[in-house]
Amino acid sequence: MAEDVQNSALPGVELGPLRENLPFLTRALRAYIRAENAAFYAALDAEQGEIVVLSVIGLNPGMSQNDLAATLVFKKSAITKLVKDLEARGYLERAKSATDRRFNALRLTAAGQERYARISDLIAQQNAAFLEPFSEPERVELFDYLNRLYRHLGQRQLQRTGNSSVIAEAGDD
Amino acid sequence: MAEDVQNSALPGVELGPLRENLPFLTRALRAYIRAENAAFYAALDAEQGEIVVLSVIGLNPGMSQNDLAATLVFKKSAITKLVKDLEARGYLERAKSATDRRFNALRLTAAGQERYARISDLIAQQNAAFLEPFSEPERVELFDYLNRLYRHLGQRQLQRTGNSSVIAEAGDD
DNA sequence: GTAATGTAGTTCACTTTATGAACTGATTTT
DNA sequence: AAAATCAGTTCATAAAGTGAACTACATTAC
Repeated sequence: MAEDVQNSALPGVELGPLRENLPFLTRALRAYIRAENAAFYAALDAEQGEIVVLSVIGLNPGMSQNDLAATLVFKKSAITKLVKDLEARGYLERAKSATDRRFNALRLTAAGQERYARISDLIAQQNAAFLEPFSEPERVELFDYLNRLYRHLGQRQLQRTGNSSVIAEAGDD
Repeated sequence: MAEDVQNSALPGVELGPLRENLPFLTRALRAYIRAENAAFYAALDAEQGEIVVLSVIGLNPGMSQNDLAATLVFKKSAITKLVKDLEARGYLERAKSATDRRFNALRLTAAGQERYARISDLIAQQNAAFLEPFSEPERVELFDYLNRLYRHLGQRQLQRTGNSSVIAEAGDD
């Protein structure tokens, strides 16, 4: 065998301004994490995105697909696929709301809750491995920062995407 | 007009454990950033990844494509494309090293340096916009954390990917 | 010194991930 | 009741990246 991979974050290589470049860092982290997740997802027989959907719906029963899309930063067309698949596998239900029959109120089934419970232990382990070099207070701070970024970039998208004074509008798909 | 986008980081939605979930957060941030970059790249007539390549080569003249790939967390096959394109456009040169004619020593041309200089101002502006909610010491800390993650995940990849005691080996492509 | 093995880079078909645009059906507005 | 809006679906397509097989060169072992 023996293909080739070099060290990453290669010792001798100078990153310079990239050390403080968000597009670079998020991309690099994403690439690493995706690689780790591949095995993880395969072992669980989980679709990409499934875990996060189960998690958000579990916490926010009755929410719409559009809200789910906005929360996860997916387009609604991507959510359709994910949600349909999870419904087909019996992990969630889409009930047309009686009061507004346009939208699907999403809820986990019992099987969905079980699945999520089972999976979430594994996720916690994985996350712990990712965070190994960080002390507990550092983790808190790190996630505080990341969540602030998430909210800030969400705000920016809203503005870019055409937001008429209030919330929720224009230019999704 | 008027399609639909909901607020992201939707006020009423509970994220729960996802607040501390790295796969989720990196993906979400990445999605936002990609969306912002699309306009940015189009305006510059830049390929995805081009900026980061110019930057790393500028700082590390003479480096190999494989080292570049490892640094940027790309596969070498992806680097081939990027580098070829930049060469064709006159921004960098690939000189076969005289001592080891297998590898391409990468260097920016004068045009490449100019281009990078011009672009890097814009990048700085964009980055400043991303980081608006953070104070200077917070930014320092944020990037410290992200760089530690980058290095840690790089180490993990090395181990997963089969690293025989030293550095650089096995299973890239 | 030559066979075997390893390394750097290339090529290309393919997968994964995601998107835009046009559509259906339900609802609200006027 | 027509017009506009909203939730969700569909599908063709694009973007991004990968794996595997290949070429060329270099190193090691015999």
